[in-house]
Amino acid sequence: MSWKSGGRGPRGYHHGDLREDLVRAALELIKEKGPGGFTFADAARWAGVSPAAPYRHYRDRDELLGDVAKRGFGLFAGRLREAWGDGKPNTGEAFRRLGKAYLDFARNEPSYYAAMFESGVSIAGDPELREMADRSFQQLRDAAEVLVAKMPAQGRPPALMVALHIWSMTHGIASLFARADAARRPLPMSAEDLLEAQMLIYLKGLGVDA
Amino acid sequence: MSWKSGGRGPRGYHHGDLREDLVRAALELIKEKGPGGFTFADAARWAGVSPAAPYRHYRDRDELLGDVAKRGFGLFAGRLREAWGDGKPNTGEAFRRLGKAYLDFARNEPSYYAAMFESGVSIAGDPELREMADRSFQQLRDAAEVLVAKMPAQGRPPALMVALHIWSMTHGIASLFARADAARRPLPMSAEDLLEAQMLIYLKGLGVDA
DNA sequence: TGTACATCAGTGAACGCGCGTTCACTGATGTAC
DNA sequence: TGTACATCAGTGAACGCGCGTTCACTGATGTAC
Repeated sequence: MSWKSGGRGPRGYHHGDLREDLVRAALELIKEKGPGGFTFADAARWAGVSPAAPYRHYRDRDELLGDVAKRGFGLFAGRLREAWGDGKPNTGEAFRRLGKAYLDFARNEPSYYAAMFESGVSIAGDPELREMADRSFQQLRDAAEVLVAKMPAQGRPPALMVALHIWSMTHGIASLFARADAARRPLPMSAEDLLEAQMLIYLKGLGVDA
Repeated sequence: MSWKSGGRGPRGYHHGDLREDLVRAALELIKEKGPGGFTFADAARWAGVSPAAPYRHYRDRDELLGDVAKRGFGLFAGRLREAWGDGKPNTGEAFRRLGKAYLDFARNEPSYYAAMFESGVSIAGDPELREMADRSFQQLRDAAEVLVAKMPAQGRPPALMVALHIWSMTHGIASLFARADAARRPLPMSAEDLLEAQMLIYLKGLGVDA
């Protein structure tokens, strides 16, 4: 119930920052009813604007959703980079932070997460979106590179594969157990503990001790 | 474009098996436009029946979707059980089949998969649905139990945790790389190979050789 | 075997509603001179 | 500093459409006797 986020007083004919507010509206509405659970008109209403206004900024609902996903990937990449912290003070610790950041993102930014991974937006269809998504993955890839470099030279696994493994185990736990909506499965431990144990076993299997 | 699946000739006043046909309709429509991408009326139209007819079988669209998810979990549990094959001829081989069955299901039954994991149906809300979902997981749990029993008695990990690890890594790969729709991420190898490598590393980390 | 009746599973017409989208418009803002 | 004009970002009314849902109905099937 906000047609002026923050209540900056009655607005005039122009909204000022409708594009941003439509994104906020989408995030709020996704949180309430899932991606796909709101309409273009809903977003306009949420922003306190006529149903024709959003057309000045987005071609249609999908474009709005795509923008949300794009921003989500940007935010996500930043969070991962920050968590990785250049691999300091040691690789194991940095990996723990990286995993935690992934789970935190799924939990605390469910709307972005849904737009990014569960809204049906086609990453392949939008080059800009794809680039933002790749940037997130690049963060995992960098971490894997550092990890692999620490291993004895003989029998090093490809860093790309390791990155994909880390991604999929983290994504699996996030999607099943760290989501914020009704589809979350019950779990007899914290998602963080489950992930950390899995990561340790995996790293042990690789032959590195974290 | 089928109002009589299989073309069994013109039907009379009664449809015969509308409930089944509505499920078929839902599967078809989910495949085309995603869960959430079709309406109750669409399903009726697909089944060649008046828009009021579905109400004889389902309270609303959500109940139909829930039924699809329920059937999906039943089918899924069967596929996993079959793949596991009582752990024969050896645990490693059976695990490989189990993983492959999971990925195959995601790929070949995208509609069921979407209804089960990405439609927003609340498993907690429907006891029957929950029981079917639990049955699928039980299959993974049984497999983990066998695996753990093969390990030396000292320092055995909890079978439940191992089952959850297997589930999340498989689910992560399935959701990211083995899906059949536009949200699939590109992968420079087969999802099966990626999973098998990960499984081997994980098992090595546990201290069992498959 | 026939008949009466109950039940089931459909029909089709109707309704109110909200959505997506277009349109000519208009108020506010920026810019040239 | 003032004025004329172009551009931008909104309005609000309108439209056709399809959805969800209800309703009295009716054809088909099953069952009691």
